[in-house]
Amino acid sequence: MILPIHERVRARLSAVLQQLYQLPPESIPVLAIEYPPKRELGDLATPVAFELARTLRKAPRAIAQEVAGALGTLDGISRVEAAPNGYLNIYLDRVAFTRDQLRRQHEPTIDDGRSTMDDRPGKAIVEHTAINPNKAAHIGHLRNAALGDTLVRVQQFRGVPVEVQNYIDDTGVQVADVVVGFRELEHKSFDEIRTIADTARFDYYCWDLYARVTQWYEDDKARLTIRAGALHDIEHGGTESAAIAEFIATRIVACHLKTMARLNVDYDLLTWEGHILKLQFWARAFEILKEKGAVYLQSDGKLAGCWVMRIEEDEPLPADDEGDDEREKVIVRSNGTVTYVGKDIAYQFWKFGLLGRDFHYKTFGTRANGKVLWSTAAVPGEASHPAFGNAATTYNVIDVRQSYLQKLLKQALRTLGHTEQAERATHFSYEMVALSPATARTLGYLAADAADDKKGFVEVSGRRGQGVKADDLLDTLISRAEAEVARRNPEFSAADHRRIAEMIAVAAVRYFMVKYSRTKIIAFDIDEALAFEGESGPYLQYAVVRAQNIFAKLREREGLDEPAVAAKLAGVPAGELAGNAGNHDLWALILEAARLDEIVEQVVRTLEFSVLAKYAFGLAQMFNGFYHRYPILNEEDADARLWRAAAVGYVRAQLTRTLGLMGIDVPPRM
RNA sequence: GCGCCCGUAGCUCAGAGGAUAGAGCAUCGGCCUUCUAAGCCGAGGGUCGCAGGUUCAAUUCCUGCCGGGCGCGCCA
Repeated sequence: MILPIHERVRARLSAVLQQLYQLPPESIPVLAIEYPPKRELGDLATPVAFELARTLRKAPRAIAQEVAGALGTLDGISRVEAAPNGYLNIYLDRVAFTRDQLRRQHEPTIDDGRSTMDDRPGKAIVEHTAINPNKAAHIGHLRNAALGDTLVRVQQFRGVPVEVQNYIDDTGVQVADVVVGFRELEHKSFDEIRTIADTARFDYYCWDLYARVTQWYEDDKARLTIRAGALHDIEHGGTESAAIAEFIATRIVACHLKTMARLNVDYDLLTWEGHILKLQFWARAFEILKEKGAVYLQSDGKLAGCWVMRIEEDEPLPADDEGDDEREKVIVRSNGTVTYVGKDIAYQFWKFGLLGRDFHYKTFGTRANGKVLWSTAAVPGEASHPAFGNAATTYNVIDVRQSYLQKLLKQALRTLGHTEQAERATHFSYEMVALSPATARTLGYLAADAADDKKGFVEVSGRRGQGVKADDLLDTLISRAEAEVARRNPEFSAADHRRIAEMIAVAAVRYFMVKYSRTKIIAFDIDEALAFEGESGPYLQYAVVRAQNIFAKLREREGLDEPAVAAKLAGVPAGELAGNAGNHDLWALILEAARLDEIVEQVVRTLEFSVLAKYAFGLAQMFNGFYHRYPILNEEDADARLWRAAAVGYVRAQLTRTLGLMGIDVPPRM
């Protein structure tokens, strides 16, 4: 934890600046706290003297010197120096800081694990995954789930109560298409479909069938009327098509949940679109929208007969513009059916508790942590269930192509006067996952002799069945890792090889999905994903495993565990930590490991998880470098040995925690 | 046409006002009788797309341009 020190430094600096230069509090600039490039220069630094140079009409260096002189003593700070260039460099009390961190390490923390079903005020609802329940999950879905689940964990780390929802579009065209496939292409009865679901990989089966249906429509566009019929049946219920659709969606969702569970991703609640319709959520939302005039019936033009919402432009065009191109979004079609946006508006209102209605709830299954996975229901289910909805903030994790619609969602909230909620409704957007040309070629989606175009990637298409299935990717990664684990640890059982390989595979996938900025298109390359070297999840795990090994040996040889090492430090001279050995490597490692809380704040502020990934990688790199340069178990100087061991224990704990935020577990050995 | 995003080393990407622009991969060269070599050390490799502007300070902010992507449906 480094943030408390940042705050202490800021508070004192602010007070000193006000007093020294007679500055009113509001004219104190934002006090940026940075880290000098080398520890010799200090541990924290602030460029505040540069900012004040102009207003005070003084050289930065002179200001820095005056401030340094006036700062006085501050708990945890050993000294403050004005650098020749004007920086104010701050040196921490290394021994006190390290002792403090080690002590906290063995205290219970706020919430490192996952505590869901949390009714404290300020609840955040995170909606993620939301895969159409008509085919297997693919790598694009993995990015969504990895980001969404990381958001959940990071918020929980900060003590924010979180409710995780997975939205199931069970009444959309995609499910309808698979129903059409079973009926029209395969002429299967409901019983035969059940048999397939029980005996085959149902999500894989539907993956192929869905692609075939797409082709079948393309061969004869007239067949689209069959789709329309199926969709109508599904929306209204009561027909066999509707029953089949429900069956398909339910079984495919079960497949998705199983896939996600492999990746340490789970949910509190499944929200079904069908229930939003059946429970008249949309009807209620529609009433509200009409009352406030947010939607209106278009009487002429090409949208005649539709209920539409006016689309706000960011900057209204000048009035002299040819005004008739004002843009409208259809919410209710002229045939009376509601569009996706309409249903989403109703759902969003419910999330904030603005609808005045609630779902019924039933249990869907049991989660990996033993807790209940809840599902919405159209008819009364379990009498007692947790309180869902009523969020203070919402995060909708959906790729950037949905930005336009997510904007409309916020606009609807604003139009109805819920400006606060509009403000707290976040579209967590990210770019898509595509395939690298090489991988697309390997999979046969790109002709072998086709030139890579300028794009540098090939879009995946569930519709055409082109993509890498999540379970296939995991299976490949696991077998690759399994062979490596077995080679290195022949004395382990096959079951252990397997279990460790699974952890490594998850680390590889999840790290890969968060290490890029969310605004970057990922061109997924199978060879790159299979590499366990360099900036990868397994590299991070390996660093922690090394640290674990040191403690395993320490326990074995001397009966010392981490708390015991920390306890033994009392009164032991900290010469190496102080830099007496001519370097600051030990201290640099501890300081870096302490920054997790600061990084998490930055991550939440920017919703940029690549920062968390880079932090973890940088810390692991620093640890590996230290590990190579300095013996720990074999160090002859007893004092240095103890301090190094304590540092290793601290880094191990912090890195484990950091990986946990990304849903990555660390194997005991690898 | 309008809106959003991207352009930094051969490739993939960090850096988002501050100290000498970094990492992984690839290439080349070292390091396993001492805590696991999924590792470490070193070398080469950069007009930060281009042009202006703001600033004590710009790869970072603003404007324009060039190149690429995505979105703008009575699909979801």
